[in-house]
Amino acid sequence: MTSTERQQTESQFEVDRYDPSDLELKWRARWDESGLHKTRDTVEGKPNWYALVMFPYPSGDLHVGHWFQYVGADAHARFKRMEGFNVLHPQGFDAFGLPAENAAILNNINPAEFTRETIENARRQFRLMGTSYDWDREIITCEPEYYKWNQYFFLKFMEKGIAYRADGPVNWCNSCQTTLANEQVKDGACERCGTVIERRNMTQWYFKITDYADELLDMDNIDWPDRIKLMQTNWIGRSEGADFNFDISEYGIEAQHITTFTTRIDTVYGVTFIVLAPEHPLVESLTQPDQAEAVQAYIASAAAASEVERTSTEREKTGVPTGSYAINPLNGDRVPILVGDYVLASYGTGAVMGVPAHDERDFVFATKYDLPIRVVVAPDGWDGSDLEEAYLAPGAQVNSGEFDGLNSTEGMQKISDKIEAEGWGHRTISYKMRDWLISRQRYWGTPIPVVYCDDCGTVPVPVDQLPVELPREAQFKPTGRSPLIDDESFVNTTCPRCGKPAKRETDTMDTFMDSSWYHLRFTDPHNDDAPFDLERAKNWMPVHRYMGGVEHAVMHLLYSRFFNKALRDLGIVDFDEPYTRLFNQGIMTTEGGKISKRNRPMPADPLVERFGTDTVRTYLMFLGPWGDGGMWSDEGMNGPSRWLNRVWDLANRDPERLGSVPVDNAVDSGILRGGHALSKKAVVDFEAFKFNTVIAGLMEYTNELAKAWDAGGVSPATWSEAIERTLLILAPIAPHITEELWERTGHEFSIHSQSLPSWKEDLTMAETVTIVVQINGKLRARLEMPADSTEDQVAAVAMAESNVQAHTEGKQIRKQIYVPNKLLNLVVG
RNA sequence: GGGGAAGUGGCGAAAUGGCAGACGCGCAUGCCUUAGGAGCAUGUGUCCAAAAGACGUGUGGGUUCGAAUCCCACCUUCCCCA
Repeated sequence: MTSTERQQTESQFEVDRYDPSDLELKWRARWDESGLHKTRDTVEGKPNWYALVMFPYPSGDLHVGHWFQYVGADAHARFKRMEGFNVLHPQGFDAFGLPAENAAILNNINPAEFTRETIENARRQFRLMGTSYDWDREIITCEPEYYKWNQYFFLKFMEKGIAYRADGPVNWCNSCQTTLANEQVKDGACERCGTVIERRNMTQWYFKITDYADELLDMDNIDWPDRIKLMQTNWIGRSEGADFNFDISEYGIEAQHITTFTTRIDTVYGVTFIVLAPEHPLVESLTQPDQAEAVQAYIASAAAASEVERTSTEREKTGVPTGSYAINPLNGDRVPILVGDYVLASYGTGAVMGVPAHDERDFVFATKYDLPIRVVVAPDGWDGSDLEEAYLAPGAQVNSGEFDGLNSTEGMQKISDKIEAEGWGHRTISYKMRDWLISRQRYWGTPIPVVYCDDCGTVPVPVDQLPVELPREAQFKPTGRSPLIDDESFVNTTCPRCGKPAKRETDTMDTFMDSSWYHLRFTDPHNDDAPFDLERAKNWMPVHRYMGGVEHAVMHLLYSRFFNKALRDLGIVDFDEPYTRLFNQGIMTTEGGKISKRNRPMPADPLVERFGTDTVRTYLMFLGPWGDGGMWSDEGMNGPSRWLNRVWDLANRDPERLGSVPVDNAVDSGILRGGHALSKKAVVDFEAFKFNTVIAGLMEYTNELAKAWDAGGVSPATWSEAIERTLLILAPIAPHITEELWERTGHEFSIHSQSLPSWKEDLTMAETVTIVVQINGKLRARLEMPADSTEDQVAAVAMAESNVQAHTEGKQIRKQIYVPNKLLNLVVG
C-alpha cells in the first residue's frame, strides 16, 4: 500500500468512523419494526429449538453479572438460529417474592408499583443488551393472568394428594419473617439474607416431592453437568436401611416402643444405648423425675443451637440420660435412653440406636459418657481387644447370637429377614429430602386458593372462581404473621361448599412455584382457558438448552423436575423431564468477589454509553469460557473496542482496490483456507459456549486479513468472502455492527436471518504445514512441508537438516514416530 | 470430616497425548499528534550481553518415543454436603 492510499484510508476512516451509539439504536428499531425476533411455533424446514435462560428477579438495575448471563445465552440462541433452527428464546420476570417485596418496603412503595417500575427498567436494559427476545411472549409472574394458573395447579395437586397441610417443625427466618423450605436453608441460615434459621412448629402447606424421590434420582436421560446431578443425588440423600423397634412397654405409656432408623442393622447386637433427638415426642414421657431438670435444661440449650452446629463433626457430642431403658428384642439387652442433640428430629425417625463399636459419632459419645463398646463385626484378624476407633467396614459377625460367623453383608440380610418375621421392624428407605414447604407468611406472592369453613373444614376454591386475587392495597409489611390476615375484605368470604361465612387462607405460595412451570407458559403465553395448550407446548418442550446459574441446583432445578413429573401424573404433560440439556454459566467476579446486587453492582449503562453494546458484549464473551465465569477488569474493554474498530475499518474497504496488485496464489489460498478452518471451528466452539475462542479465532483471522491487504496478492472475490465469513461468525456476539456492515457490503437485511458460513473439509487445512522434528522428544527442527506429505518425504527432508544431523551423528535411529502434518520424532541411542 | 471442580507469563487465557503461552490486556521502545483513557509499528516466559543452548504449566513420583493434558501421593484455592 502506498502512503497516498494509506492517507485515503485514514481520511475515509475519519469521516466514517465507527460510532456505535446511533448505529445500535437504528438497528434495534429496525429489528422491532420488521418483527425479526417474532417466533412462530413451526417453520417449514426448520427444526424447533427451545433456548431458555433463567428469568430474572426484577429487584433493581441489571448489572454486568446479568449482562454476562443474558448476553451469553442470547449469543448461543442466535448461533442456533444461524445453524438452521427455529429458535424460541423468550424472556420474562420472576416478579413475586422477597427481593421485590423487601426493596419495595425499603423504598416505602407498594410492591406492585415497585415491580412495575423495575420491570420497565429491566426491559429497557434487556433491549439495550441487544438481546433477541420475542417480547410478545413476555411473562410476568405477579400478574393474575399468570398466577391464576399457580392456583389451578395447586388445586390439581390437592385433588391428587400431592398438596397437603400438616403441622410440624419448620424453618423460620426471623429477618424475612417467614417459613422457608429446606432447600432454601444454606448452612443453617436463610439462603436470601443469611440469618440463622429457627425451628418452629406451624401448620403449613406442603407438596409431596418425596413421593418422587426415586424418580428424581434417575437422571440418565438428561444431559446435565455431572456436578448438578451429583448435588441433586446428595440432596435427595437416599439411604437403604431398616426401622427397628426397641421395647419400652415397661413404662406403661401409650407408646410401646421406640422406632430407630439404621443403615447398619448388621450391628444391632452392638447397641449399648439409644439417643433421642431433643424434639422427639417420647422425650417427655420417658424422662424420669430425677432427670427432669437436667433434660429440661438440655433441651433448652439444644434449641439455641443451629442444626449445622449440632451435627458438626468438630463439635463435642453431648447428651443427658432420661433415666429410662429400652429392651433390644433380639438379645433382651436393656440399654439406657439418652437425649442428644447430634440426633435430628427431621431425619429418619429422630431416634438412633447407639452402636459405638461401628459408628464414629456413637464411639465418641460412648467414650465420653463411659458407655460400653461391644464389637459385633470383627475387623480382619481381630484378637478380641478394645478398638481404638469405630470399625466401619464389613467383617465377620461376632457376639451376634445365631448370626455369628456370617459375613456382615450377609448378616444384614439375615437379620432384616428375622426382624421382619418377628414383627420388630422392617426394611425401609430413608431420604434426606423433605417435602416441599410451600406456604409463606408474606404479602407478595400467589394467594393459596383455600377457604376454611367451620362446618366443611378445608375447602378448595372452585377453579371457575380463580384467580383469588392478591388485594392491591393491603398492608404488606412483614409482622411475622401473614399480612393478608389484616385485610378483612380478603379474609372474610363464604364457604364455596355450604355458603356460610368462612375465612381464606392468608399465606402465599413460595415463588419457586412460579418458576416451576414458566417454561411451559412461554410456549402459549396468552392462553386464557388453560395454563397452556399441550399441543403448542409440545412444539417446544422439553427445553433443548437451559442456561442459568449453578445456585439453583437443588432449588429451582429440583422443583421444576418434580413439578413436571406431577403434571405428567395429572395428565397435563406427557414427557418426563422439563429440561433436556443444562449448561451453567460461571460467575462474574471482581477483586471484591462475586458481582451481585449486594456486592459492587456495576451497572452496564455507563459502559454502553462509552463503548457501545457490541463492545461490552464482545468483552464479556472474550473473558474466558462462559462456563468458567469471568473476572471484571476496567482495563480489558480496550481490546475488544480496538478490534471492533478494526473490523469496521476492514469491512469498509473497497475490495476492488485490491485489483491493482496481481493475485499471489499462496496468499489468496491462505485467506481462503483460513476462512474455511475458522468456519468449522466456530460451530464447535459456539456449541460448547466457548465464545472466547470464537472471538480469538476471528481476531487471528482479521489480523491475517489486515496483513494480506497491506502486502497485496488477495483477489477481491476472496477478500469479500473473507469479510462475509467474519461478519456472519461475529453476528451472534456483536449483532449491531455486523448488521450495519452486512448492509454496507451490499447484502440484504438481515444478517441474523442468514446461515453460518459453510466450509469444505479439504479447504480447512493450509496448503503447507509446519512439521516439528524431535530427537528423543526434544525439538530440533521445524519443516515447512506440503500438507499430507508422507512419512518418507518428511524423514528425508528432516535428515537433511544440519541440526538434525548434529544430534543423530554417530547414533543409531532406533525408532521413528510420525504424526501426519504434525511431528516426526526420532529415537536415537 | 466426606464429595466435586480447579491450579499454565505481571493479568484474562489458549493448547485435552504431539511446536506450551494462540488471542487479548498491561508494559517497553519508536512513529504520529495542539492534545489523548486515540491510532500505527516493533518487542515482551525465565537464565544468558547476544546467539547457541538449557530451564519452564502448584509439589513429588509414575506410564509413554513424547505429558499442561493420563495414573498415584501431597499442597493450595473455590463450590456442595456434614
